[in-house]
Amino acid sequence: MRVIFMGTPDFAVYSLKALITQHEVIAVVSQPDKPKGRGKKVVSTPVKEYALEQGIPVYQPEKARDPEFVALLQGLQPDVIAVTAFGQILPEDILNIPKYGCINVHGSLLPKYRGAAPMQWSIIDGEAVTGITTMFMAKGMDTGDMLLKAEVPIHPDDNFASVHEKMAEAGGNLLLETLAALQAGTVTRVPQDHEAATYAPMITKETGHIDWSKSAKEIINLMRGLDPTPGAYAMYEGEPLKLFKGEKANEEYAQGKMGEIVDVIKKGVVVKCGDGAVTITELQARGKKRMSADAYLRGNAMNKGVLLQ
RNA sequence: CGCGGAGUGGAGCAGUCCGGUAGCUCGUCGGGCUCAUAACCCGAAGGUCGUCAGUUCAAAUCUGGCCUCCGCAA
Repeated sequence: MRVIFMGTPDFAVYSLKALITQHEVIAVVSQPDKPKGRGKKVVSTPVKEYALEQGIPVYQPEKARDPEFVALLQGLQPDVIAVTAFGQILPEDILNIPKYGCINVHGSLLPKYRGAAPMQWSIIDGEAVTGITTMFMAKGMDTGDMLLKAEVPIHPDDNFASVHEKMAEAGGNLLLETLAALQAGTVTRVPQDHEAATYAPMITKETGHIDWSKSAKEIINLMRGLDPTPGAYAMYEGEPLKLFKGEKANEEYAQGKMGEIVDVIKKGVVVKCGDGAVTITELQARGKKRMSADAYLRGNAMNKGVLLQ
């Protein structure tokens, strides 16, 4: 099929890679280049990079609803527009262009976790299974009729990075299946149960701020869901300290305030929380590299009684 | 020119301001003690101090350039 692909981050590259194996990708649309990182260098989006490598024309409209851009897409006469993590709301004008419609690859089993950060929140909530849903795009946020789903398990030792990778790949595969089924006319559109919808809002810095009154499990899940970016953190002596991995402490540590370092052992730093304590085993201090707590403690002292906030 | 931190034996750090042949905690290897051990004791190996150039009798330490890594902010 003649496909226009819209996507921006790494996650979307997998979809594009899959597409070009079986379809004619006539254009790629990605977010505009923006100054990023240290030194404010202007960086292309991963999708743009890859598309250019493949010799596919790339468009980067500031606003997708710009009439000129809409007209441009119309002129390309796509059979379908595939959208994976594009980052902009598409106007109805665009949704109506392709013969087969606009297909979105979403990182959750809809109607759960609609929104910007479904994978992170699935992990943070301690879900054992997540998945990809393909759907026809509709006006609302992730509210369109569903086509296919693929489940992806979340293992206890998964973090955002590992889930992200599994999901990105699953997303590419499911997109291909969806397009094939669409072309063959073998799919039925399934409306979402809007009553059952839940939302996965954008992750902010504050999302990662650990609330030590929560249970060890909840705190560990937060660390997993935000590993490696942006990372869960707590303030330690006025400085942010990112915490990436931990495990529930064996002992109860009945005494101590929430967030207090109740013990420093070889394995890591034991912090009192809502139900016992969490042993932090991997962390990163400001300006330092990420490392095991064991290594960090070798050259940096952390004392009992200090409060993490 | 966005702000800032850092590159020192395998790991994490000190030493740099006040130049003078490298130290701590741990790991590794060998030996000892022990019922045993991630514990303890004794010993050993292992470093062009990111890189290039400069100043100097002498540079990890001072000066300049370059490379790499990281935090913040976007």
